[in-house]
Amino acid sequence: MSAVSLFDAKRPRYHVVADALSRAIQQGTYPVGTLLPTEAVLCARFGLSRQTIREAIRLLVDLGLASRRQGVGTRVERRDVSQTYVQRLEAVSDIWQYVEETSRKVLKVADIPAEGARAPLPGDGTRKWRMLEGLRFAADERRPIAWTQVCVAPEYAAVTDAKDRDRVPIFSLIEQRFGVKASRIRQDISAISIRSDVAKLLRVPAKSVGLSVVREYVSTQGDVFEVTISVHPAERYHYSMQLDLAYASDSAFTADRLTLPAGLRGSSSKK
Amino acid sequence: MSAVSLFDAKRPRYHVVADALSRAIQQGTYPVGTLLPTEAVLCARFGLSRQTIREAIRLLVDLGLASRRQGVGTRVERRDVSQTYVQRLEAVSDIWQYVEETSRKVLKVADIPAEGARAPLPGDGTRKWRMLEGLRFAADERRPIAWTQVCVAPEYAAVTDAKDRDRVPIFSLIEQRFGVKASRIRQDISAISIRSDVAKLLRVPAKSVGLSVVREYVSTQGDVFEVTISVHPAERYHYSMQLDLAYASDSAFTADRLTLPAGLRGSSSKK
DNA sequence: TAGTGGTCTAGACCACTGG
DNA sequence: CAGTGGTCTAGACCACTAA
Repeated sequence: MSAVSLFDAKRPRYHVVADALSRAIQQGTYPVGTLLPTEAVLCARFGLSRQTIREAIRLLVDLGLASRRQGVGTRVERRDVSQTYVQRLEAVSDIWQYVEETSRKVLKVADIPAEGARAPLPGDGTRKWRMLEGLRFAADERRPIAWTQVCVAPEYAAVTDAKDRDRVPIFSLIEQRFGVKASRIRQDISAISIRSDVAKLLRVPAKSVGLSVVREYVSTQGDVFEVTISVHPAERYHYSMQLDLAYASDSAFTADRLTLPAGLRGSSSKK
Repeated sequence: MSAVSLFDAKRPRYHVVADALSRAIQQGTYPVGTLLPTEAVLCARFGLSRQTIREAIRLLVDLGLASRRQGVGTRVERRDVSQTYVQRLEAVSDIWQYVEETSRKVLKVADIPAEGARAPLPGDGTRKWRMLEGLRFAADERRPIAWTQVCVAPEYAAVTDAKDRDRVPIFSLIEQRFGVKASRIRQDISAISIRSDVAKLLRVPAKSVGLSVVREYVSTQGDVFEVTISVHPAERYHYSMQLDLAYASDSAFTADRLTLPAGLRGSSSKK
């Protein structure tokens, strides 16, 4: 009877439909695991064309609330939209940019047992990791911005002989050469007092304040195949990141399809 | 002509179109920053209806290759599909958990001009931000894990009078009360030497090493409405995070070009 | 104002799933 | 087999942007 009055002029109709459906899901009208009414039914119920209904359902799918299966129907997947902040790190742009804007100088190469490193490495004493120790310089600066230690699992130690070892991130060399991809990167940041030998290389007073970043690269199989430690003088490095709200919740389906602000910058900032 | 032979029976036509367009972008036919041909032109060129063309462009947009703007056109955003590492922070679980497992004690409340704070605040001297200074304790520890300063934009200063001010993150109070949501959180982490007055409160020696975390909460409108500073004693706090490799959205489409593992996204259903 | 993308309709046929 | 979602057409009008 009042099918017309459901829609105001402002909001697209598929927004209104998606809104109604997601609210119904939220209220338990359509429990998780059940099927939503078919597109045909929804067309009739809302008095809209099929494409409009499909567009509404597409929103739900994009939000993770539902999934579609041809021949079956539209299944309710979750009851709530989880608000999630995401930090995006674009492999090609950000990581590489960092590497390209800086230069690395390797000072020492060694094979060390798992216990001998600065950061805990997986494996027992019989497993020797290839370790590269060195400094990283900003493009235009004389003083190093970081002291680094890179540890590579024995299976992939060979990549450290590559010509472009200093220009390309090690983990991407491993991917090229062995097809092992980092499906996860764990990162731990802490403040430290810089040890005297490292301080000397960084040209800062011993025991001065530094930022330590430890990264573990985890393969698709779940193995840690590379661990890196960086120590930055406090005044030469900030770690900054940006977290974007991934999903807007119920009534605001104006979710940012168009705003793709390129994610974070792991930037070095000079004083 | 060959318009017909372009499409085989198997693949949807919009896949074929998206493929052709993304290849053209990749090859530099449409450089980044320029506009793709209009939908009408593409309809004519491929001999397809507008919706089919739009569906193809939607794939490009979902992949981050292009963006659409009403009244302007479809802009090329990048040349390659990039693999992206994402850090997910679930608002409900992670942030709240942190707050629930710790307790806050406010020591000082004041209204300060933008210049008076520890971190740069938006606005001029006439804009006074509500500032709360205090300590945060782990549930079972006597010694504080952080000294914190929370600055709230004048419009929302009232939330700092709330009863549950110490149990709930301020930014979520602002959302509840004013409907202003943090659509973005900028975070800057650095190592510092702890100032003596703060050190005293944290019960560490003056000038000892600390980790400073500055967060800016940005509203949907792009305004910074809350800024927080935390100073942690180095030995009592690490910042750790996990970045997961994310795959581009439509696996059916990307699989053709990029040989990604199939069937990553969507339902977990089986045959 | 002209031209863009955004929304919407009312049809159609196909591919897939389940009984 | 009947019914589902997937693809596709040929129109239409609207909202926005730039000249």
